[in-house]
Amino acid sequence: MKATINDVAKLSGVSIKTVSRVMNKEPSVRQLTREKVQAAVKELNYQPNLAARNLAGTKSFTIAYVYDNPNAYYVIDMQEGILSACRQQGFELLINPCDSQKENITEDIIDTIKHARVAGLVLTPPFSERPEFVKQILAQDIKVVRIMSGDVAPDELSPCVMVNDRDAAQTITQHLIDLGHTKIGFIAGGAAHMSTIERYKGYRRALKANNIAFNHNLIIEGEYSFESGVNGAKKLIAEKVTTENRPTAIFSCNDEIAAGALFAARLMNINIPEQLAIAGFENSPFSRQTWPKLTTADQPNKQIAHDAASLLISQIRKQKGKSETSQYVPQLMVRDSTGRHS
Amino acid sequence: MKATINDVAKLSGVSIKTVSRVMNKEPSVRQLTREKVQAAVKELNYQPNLAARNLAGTKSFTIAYVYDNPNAYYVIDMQEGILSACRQQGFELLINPCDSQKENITEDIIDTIKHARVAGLVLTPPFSERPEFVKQILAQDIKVVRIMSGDVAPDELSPCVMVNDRDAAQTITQHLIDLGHTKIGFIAGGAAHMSTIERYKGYRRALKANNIAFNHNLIIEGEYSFESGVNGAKKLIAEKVTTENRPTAIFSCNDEIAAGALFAARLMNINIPEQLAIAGFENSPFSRQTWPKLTTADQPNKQIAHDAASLLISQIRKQKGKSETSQYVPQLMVRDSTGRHS
DNA sequence: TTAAATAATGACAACGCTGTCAATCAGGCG
DNA sequence: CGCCTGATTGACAGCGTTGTCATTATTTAA
Repeated sequence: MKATINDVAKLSGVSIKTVSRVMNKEPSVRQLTREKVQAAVKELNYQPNLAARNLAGTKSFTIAYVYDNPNAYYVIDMQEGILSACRQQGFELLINPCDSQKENITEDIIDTIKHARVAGLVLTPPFSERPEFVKQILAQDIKVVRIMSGDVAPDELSPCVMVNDRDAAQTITQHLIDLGHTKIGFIAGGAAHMSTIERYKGYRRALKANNIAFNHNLIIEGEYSFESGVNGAKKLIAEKVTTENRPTAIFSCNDEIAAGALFAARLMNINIPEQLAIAGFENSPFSRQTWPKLTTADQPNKQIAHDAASLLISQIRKQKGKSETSQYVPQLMVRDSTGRHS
Repeated sequence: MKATINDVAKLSGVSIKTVSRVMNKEPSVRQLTREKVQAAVKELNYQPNLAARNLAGTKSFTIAYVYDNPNAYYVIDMQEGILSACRQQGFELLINPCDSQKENITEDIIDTIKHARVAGLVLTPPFSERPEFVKQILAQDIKVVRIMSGDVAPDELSPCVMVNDRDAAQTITQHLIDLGHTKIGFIAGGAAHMSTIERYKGYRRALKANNIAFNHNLIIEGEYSFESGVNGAKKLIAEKVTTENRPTAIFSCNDEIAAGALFAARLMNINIPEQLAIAGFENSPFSRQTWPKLTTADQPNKQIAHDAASLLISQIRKQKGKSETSQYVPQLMVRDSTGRHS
């Protein structure tokens, strides 16, 4: 029924050890032998038994995805991207949702991954943005790949997959400027998030590139939530700024905030996009489910995750061939929530 | 460092086989012995090696979650619920996202779970609603637990965790009736989904219970999408019905449809809830991120999933003690999108 | 051409657990 | 008190791989 390494060995006329060598892409196997074995593997549709591998070997074929993120669409995409890389490479995936705020969370995680003999971790924010955490993981001789916001890796701790929020934010802001807006509000996400900082930098850059004076009254500190968008937009429109300085556009740090801003505008009888343009960030499903639909920036999370996991696995396999860091720039998606400023 | 069964055996002064018996809750171990072993297990913080278990034993300690669902929040909740049950019981979880429409999907899935030596499957719609599929899985001697819509299991194939959408839909409709509405539109989800059928039944029941005549012009066939909600609401308001018969309330089969209906109402300058009450179903996060926020029905997906997985595991362990089927009724959550009909 | 060096291969013992079956123990009965 | 019965327990052989190290080809250098 299910072929074992023994069957392959017999069929190809070599020892099981040699088959093992071929399966693990070890050197020191003659090309001819390798081909014979591969043919047998194919014929028998042989796949190594993971349990046996884990038991016998010192190597591990498991990686983990440790996350704490309220955005289910993000998590699912990440997970599926990682999963596809794992399947491709014959790895197993351990899913580890957890509470990043919990006391001793680092120890808990180390416990879990030690017990499951995990060889590496894919980390997304907030974990990827905690150098101390990463160091502690690395100290356990566990490989790490981080997905984070920025253009270049902030340090040499691990390979990174960078998401260039700054450039994307600059592009969005430029889009608003191109539409004629000059008074552009900015509602930030949590200040602790790199993504917020990067998006803010992109916003500032776009202003500068267009010689638009920066006005700190147009900046609202917030967090990544609908509620925060509601409050931020209210402040921006009603409180903080005089009527003549009132923004004609708002760049929200993500779609959820933008949806909140939309909500607030509705409450105040402000028409979108005629009286106020609103842009989000993330291209989450509900950016298409607001009225009007949100202009936003799209990032290919599944592919990012697939990349990160592949990178991690090649680290584990010590195939240093692959380039160590890649970068993605989210793409502007123009929809109905932004419009020309009259 | 990591304790093995041998360490436990030595410490408690019994053979490793006896330790194994205790770990597997087998009978034929004297109470005193059992306690000695358990003490040693605790002291050494011993956890059996899963790889070795899988290799040596005929039993499997892996279950799988096979899904195809565009609703990430649903999937994440399910997954986390299943995961928590697995951790509790020392099981591993294999995540298997897939395309339920693909040709030969059943064979693909069987391949996957055979190779991973999966002992059981947690199934959600659409898979849980395909008796033929379930039969083919069961024919492989793989246990199944289904999560599905309804009040009682539709057959004896497997234990089920039922979600009583009918009663919940009746409650929502009753809520609308209590607010004074009598012309209540219904926008269906995909007709192939049990949940749609059940929610429709609940709607009809509520009408009947209140002696409100059923008007088929108020029923729109649709699917579970924002787009469908937009179109459905448009039809309901503008096309299908004369002005005097125009609905004053709409029950949408889920929140996404309701959000679409909200959107359409905006387009047509209809005020919510003054001129039109709209209710959704699911309590998805964006039901709190529309304007106004949606009245909906909430179901504890994480707990449902935890239950289902526990049930599955006890099936696998042949602990027939547990009750075979449980039922959950989603709870009405009143928010701003429904209001009194003047 | 031959010895030495190197590459390729194989034999065999783990890995940590469970299944089988034999051995031991406790208690009941004649 | 000895024997029988069933409940407990243990010895031992795998499970399907990989690591180690010995063995056998093959190549290189002299």
